[in-house]
Formats: sequence, structure tokens, C-alpha cells
Amino acid sequence: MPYTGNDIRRVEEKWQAIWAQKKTFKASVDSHKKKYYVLEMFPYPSGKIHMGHVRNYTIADVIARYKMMRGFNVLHPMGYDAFGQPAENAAIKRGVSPSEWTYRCIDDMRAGLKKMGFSYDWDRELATCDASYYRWNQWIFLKMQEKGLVYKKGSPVNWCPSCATTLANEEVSNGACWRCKNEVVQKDLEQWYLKITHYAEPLLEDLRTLNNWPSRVVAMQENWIGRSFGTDIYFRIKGADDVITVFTTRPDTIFGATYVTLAPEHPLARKLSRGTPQEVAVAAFIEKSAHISKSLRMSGDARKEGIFTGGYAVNPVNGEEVPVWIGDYVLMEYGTGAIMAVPTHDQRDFEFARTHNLPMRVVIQDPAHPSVTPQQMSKAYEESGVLVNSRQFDGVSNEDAKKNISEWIAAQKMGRLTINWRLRDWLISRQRYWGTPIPMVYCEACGIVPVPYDQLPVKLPENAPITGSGGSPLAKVKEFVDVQCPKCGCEARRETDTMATFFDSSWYFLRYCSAHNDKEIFDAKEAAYWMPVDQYIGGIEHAILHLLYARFFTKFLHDIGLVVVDEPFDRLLTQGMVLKEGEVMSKSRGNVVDPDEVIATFGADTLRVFILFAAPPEDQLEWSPAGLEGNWRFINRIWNVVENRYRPVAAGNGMPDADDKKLEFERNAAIKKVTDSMEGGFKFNTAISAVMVLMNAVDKFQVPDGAPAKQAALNKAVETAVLLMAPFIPHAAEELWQMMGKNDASVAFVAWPTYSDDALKTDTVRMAVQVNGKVRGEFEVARDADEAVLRPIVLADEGVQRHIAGKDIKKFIVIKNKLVSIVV
RNA sequence: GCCGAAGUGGCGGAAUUGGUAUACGCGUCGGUCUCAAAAACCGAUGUCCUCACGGGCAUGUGGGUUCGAGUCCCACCUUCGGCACCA
Repeated sequence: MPYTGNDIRRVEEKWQAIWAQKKTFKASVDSHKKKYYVLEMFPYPSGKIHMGHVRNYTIADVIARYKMMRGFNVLHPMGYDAFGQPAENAAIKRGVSPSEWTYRCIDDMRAGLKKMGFSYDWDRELATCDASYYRWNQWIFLKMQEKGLVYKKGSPVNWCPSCATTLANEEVSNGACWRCKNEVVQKDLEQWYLKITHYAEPLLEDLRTLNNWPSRVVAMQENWIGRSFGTDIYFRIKGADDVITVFTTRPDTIFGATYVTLAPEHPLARKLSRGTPQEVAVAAFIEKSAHISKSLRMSGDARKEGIFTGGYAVNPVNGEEVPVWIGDYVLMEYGTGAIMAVPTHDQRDFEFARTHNLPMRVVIQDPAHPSVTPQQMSKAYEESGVLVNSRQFDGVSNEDAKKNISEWIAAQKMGRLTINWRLRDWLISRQRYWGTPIPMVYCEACGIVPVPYDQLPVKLPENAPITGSGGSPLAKVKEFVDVQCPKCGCEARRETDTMATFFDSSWYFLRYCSAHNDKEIFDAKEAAYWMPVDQYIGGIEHAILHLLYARFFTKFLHDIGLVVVDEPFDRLLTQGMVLKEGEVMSKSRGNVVDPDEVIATFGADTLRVFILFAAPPEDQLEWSPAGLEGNWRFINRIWNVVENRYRPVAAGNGMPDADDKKLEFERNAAIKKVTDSMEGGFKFNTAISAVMVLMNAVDKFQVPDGAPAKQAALNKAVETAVLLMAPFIPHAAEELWQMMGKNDASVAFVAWPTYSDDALKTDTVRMAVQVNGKVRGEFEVARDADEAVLRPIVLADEGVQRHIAGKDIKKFIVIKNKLVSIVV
């Protein structure tokens, strides 16, 4: 009977019920067993699970189940990243409270996850919107505050008008909001920040230890943190006490600095113009720059607008007085907001200088044009060369000069060596309701006061008016806002912003270690046992955002002595997207395939096999109904063999014939191939194909009536196939294991099959013969045959003779058991 | 511009890391079974020349190393992703 519709549902539901009832996948600390922590990036509960979830979690589940069979003590938890804006949008649109909507979605997600048969320890399930979870967000915030890593400051921030909230730098991509894709604007606001920059160095350096992360993720984080070594150089203002500090990575060009450029926002920009004829024009220019959006100002074809301040600065290396300009291409937020301009050797400065008719001087000689004058140049010379016009450094290569000049400048106190980071502190306050309240209180007398630890959690009130616009909803909840100052007891008011939801997900992997601890954030001993996460799986979209924040939190919690490790995720796998007709599945495109419908016809096991077989886990995956059916057929073939050909038999003890040996070879080869595929980076597609090859051999293998030895050989091969497939098709595997009369409680913990190298050594091998690099023949010869044996056989062959007849044999190369290469 | 990943049949993709390129699956074609169809099973399937035996050409392009290159080296091309007026 084929394994179809109702049958599949019956079997899958049966085993899901058994796993739930017996808590088959409950994990607990066992110091005698080696642990393995498998984690997938937990979902935002927005409704039912989709194919992206299915792929992500199937990958994780197969790894978890494989490791169980390998004897590891596996922790495989699941939870919900439950705070966030969609819940508020749902509240506005449907009139349900964010809480109600979220918990309803969680129920739907959970049902979908259970239907897939994932091996979670459900006792560790958590949702970040539970007060039992977010109180520890507040706890971490206060700890960070205690350690000086939290501050509030007013400055220009990223503001998404459509989401009506601030955004972290990491949440802005190409000037657009990561969530709604609308344009982000700058706004001056006072906001809470976490000093992630305090960890810039270890966050960058420790990337080198993450050898099991995809190199592109490492590269992306490197780019994001963006360290550049350089030199700060002090330019005194002529006729004033002020000093302009410029940052440069090209101190070798200092003698070619013919002017200085300030960002429009630079504090000295306006000041320098005071009392000069430029004063009015400068004020107008600064005003104008302030009103141009950042993305427009930074856009590719920028025009290099600027204006002379009227002031002059002194180049410390040669005492030269150079004009100070304001240029819109200089950014206040990078370096010092001021640069020394070297138009001959920096393309941007070159364009600016040409536009505004500023002086230039060549200080690095282009070997191809040794006597070129600035007037003759059509662009800046940014390559290497020898210094000229640079006094005592003339004749030095610019590579050496970088070091020599910067050290000389530092020694002369004309500047100092410095490091600049691209990474900015993490803006975490959001003007939204559905998030963790920031545990701070404003008191007239005491200022900003942290909520004492024993008053946690600061609970999110149920009844805030949510409109999606017009400031923090919590500000309108009087009972929430009004509070006594924890310090002096006077009337005070609570902070009404909530935390960015990336705060919640920055440490959830630690909470899983003791998910229901209500005394501490987590049990340090449990965390010491389970951490780090051995294998983390999730989408590439978190390459910077979540993965950077989680690393930051882990380092902080390590530094305050709570966790042993200082990197949370040992191995990282970023799964590819699921496409249909070449496009990402999405509601707006109307090309989504509902996992439920697939499960209803073919079962979760088929869906799992399809999604793993169709492409390597990191690659994009194209949805294919035909492929899905092919994978269902494959499961059916195993099912049919167990049902129709597997017969319990007393171990036969006849001599194995050639067929038996062949089957035993295939069985061992399959074990080796599947094991290697799993160990060598979870190449599920080749693992499954190896079992397909084994099943092809099983199908060909004949068992005549009354041949117990042959029956036993077949049984052994079928049992192996079921075990090798067990991580992939957990429901069918359990059922088949039972059908074969095994009485293990669950196939999930039956030991992974092992292979013997002896069985893989056949008596004879097929070898190819090449003549002058081209394959001209094939031979079946005894294993390990050497040249003495091979030479006569090979040379006698007609096909080979045809190509070597009448020619001298120059070389006769034997690659044992593989091929013979003849050169004539 | 800088950094990262990748280019293999009609399609998804294999290739023990320098050793018989195209495993496995999908699709297509042919066959068995059937009144017929579906399902299932069996066989064929890179491409060109040849009735055939055979042979030529094929892993983005062009070179190189080697008895032997999808794999190593050099120079390109294309695609995807990240960063970017970052001084």
C-alpha cells in the first residue's frame, strides 16, 4: 500500500502526539555527555509559519536529530521574538490588543512547528513579550547603566516618518527603513544609547576566531565596524586660540595640504567667518546644508559645494597658512569633521579644488609622469610613488612616509596616531508601545534615576492608546507615567520610550539555558554547560544587525562574569531563500506556497526532504512541485520495501556471494557518504542522494524464497537506509522502525550506523587507462595491482594499442586503484 | 572604487580536494502492464560527426603549470551580496 494522504497524516500525527506526551526531546544538563546546542533564529510571530521558516527550522532539526543519534546531549529550543511593530499595526487595523494578537499568532506558529515534527524541547519555549522575559531586558539595561555603557544624548538621529520612531544605524539601509523601506530622515532628538563602540575592537578582532562563520558575514561585519588607522593633525587658526584637528589616513601627503575643509556642522565653521566679509554667505551656506537631506547630500553625483570661511589655518609641518573652507562632502560624524585637503592626491579634494579654484601642489611623484604639474593633471594621483616637495622626506617612498611622517608628527606634538571607527553607538529607544519599557525615572530633584532592581519588572500597561503616530503611546497612560522617585520619593515620571526589539533577541540564546528561572536572568552553571551555541542557523539579513548585537551582549555578560564564553555562536549557517518562478515568495507577489497544503497531500517528511534535497542549504532554492513529488516517491520506495520485502529472519550463515558483497558494499558506502556529508558542513542534498543510491541497490537485490542469508542481507540494508533517513523523515522513520519489529522508544536515539573500511575494499577495482591524457580504455583488475601486473594487461588491450602502436612509451604512470596514464 | 561569494547538461545540482566530468533527482523519449489511461516498474538521455566500430568538442573567456585541470597559477568577462564623498 503506498504511503499517501490519510496514511501520512495518521502516521505523522501519531508520532507528534507520542513525542509531545513523552517529552522525547526534553534536554537536561548531563556532565557525562557531550553537549550540542542547535539553534535557529527564533521567529517573529506574525501568523502561520511560511516556507522560509520551514527551510530554516528543517535544517536545524536534521542537525539536531543527527547529533542525537551520534550520542550528543542535544539542546534544541524554540521561542518567539514577540515584541515589535506589526502587533501595533494589527491593533490599529483590527482592533485587537497587541498582546492578544501576538499570543494568537504564537498559537498558530506553534501549531505549524508541531506539524513539521521539529524536535524541540517545548518546556523551554519562551516569548520575549512575557514580563518573565523582558524583566531581564530591563535587568541587563540597568547592569549596562551601572557599568557606564548607557547614556542619553541629544543629536541628529535616524527617524522613520512612516514607522513614527527612531532607528539604529544598523536599521537603515541605503537611506531606507529596514522594516517599511520608506526613506529615513534626520531629526534632532534626545535618545538612549548603548555604548557598543566600547566593544568595537574586540567585536572586530574576535571575528578572526569565527572560523566556522561564512566569510561573507565576517566581511560584512568588518565593513560595518570599519576600523581605519590614521593620524590626527592639529592646524592652529591664524589669529585665534582655536585649533582644527583633522583626521587623515594619508599623513604622507601632509606637505601637499593646500587648504582645510570643515563639515558644515563643524563648530568652527560659523565662528571663523565672524567679522569677515564671508560671514553672511557662510551662515546662508550652513543653513542651506542643514536642510538638504542626508541621502541627497551623499548621493553619488554630488557636486562638491562649498564656501570659504574667511579664516586661515597653519599647516604645522611647514608653517604655511592655508585657507579654511566649508565643504558639504565632509561628514561631521566621521573622523573629526575636518580634513586637510590634498587635491593632487585625493580625487574628492581634486574635484573640490578645481570647482573652487584652489591651489594644488604635487607631493608624490607619478613614475609615469615625473614632472607633471598640477595644471596638467586631469585627476588626482592616488597611487604610490616617491615624495617630492616634502622637505626632509623627499625621496622617501610614500608607503614608508606614512609611517615616518606620522611618527614624526606625533613626536613633534603636531598631532597623534589614532584609530577611527565607522561603528556608532546603538540608539535603542523607540517611540512605540509594544516593547520593553526602559526602566528609568525622571525626577525634578534627582534627575534621571534608574529603577531599582527589586522593582523590576516595569510592566507594560495593557491599555495604552495606539495610533501609530504622535509620540510614545506610554506617555498617554497616566498610571504608568506617574511614579514616585525611587531615590527621594517625590512625584516623578517614568521614561515612556520602549527598547528596540533587537535588544530582546541579543541574549535569548542564554535564556534558553534555563528558560523559567525567576530568580536570575539565567543559571550560570546551565549556561556554562550549554554555551556556546554549537550551530546557529538563520537568514543572511541578520548578518550585521542581530549577529553584531548578540556578540556585543555576550561580551558584556562575559565581562560582568555571567557567561564563560565571549562569542555566542561557534558555527553559523545562513540559509538561502525560497523562490518560486525565480522570485522570493511573498504575499504581495502572490506566489506563496502554504506549508500546510503541502503537508496535507505529501506530509511533512516529504516537504523536509524536498527542501533539503533541492539545493545546498546556503543556496537559493527554487520551489518545484515535480521535485516534491519525486521526493515523495522516494520515501514511498523505502516504505514499500519495508512493507513488502522486509521479513524478520534468523541470521543466515551462508557464504556471501558476489551480489551480497555488492549490497554490503553499497550499504557501507552509503553510511560513509551520508556521515561525511553531515560532518563536512551539512550537505544534506548529497546525504540524501547517497541513500537513494543505496535504495537503487536494494531494489536490484534479489531474494529468492528460502534464502535466509540473502533475506538477512536485505534486511540489514533496509534498516540502514531507515536509520540514515531518520533525521530527514522522522515520522516515517519511527513508523518503519516499528514495522520492522524494533522496540526502541524512539528511532531518534538509536545509534547512528557505522561503516567498516574493509567492506569498502572490493576484491577488484575498475581502472581507467589514459593515453596522452585521454581516456582510451577501462579495466577490471585486482585491487592494489602495481605496474608489473598492469603493464602487460594494459598494453595488450586493443583499444589502447590503437593509440600507442608504433610509438615509444615515454612514461607509464600508475595511480593505484584509479588509473593508468601512458605518455607516448 | 574596496571587500565577499559564485559561473558545470533542458532544469536543481554532484565530483573522494589534481586522477574515468555530468552522481542523485526532475524533465523528456522508448518499453512492460492495461480495453484504455493513471500509477508502478524497466531502459535511454551533454553535444557534434558516423548505419556502425569509433572519434571530435564540452565545466564563463584567454593563457600557463602538469602524464593528467571543473579543481592550481596569471589576466579578463558576467552575475549576486555588503560597504562607500569614510578623508
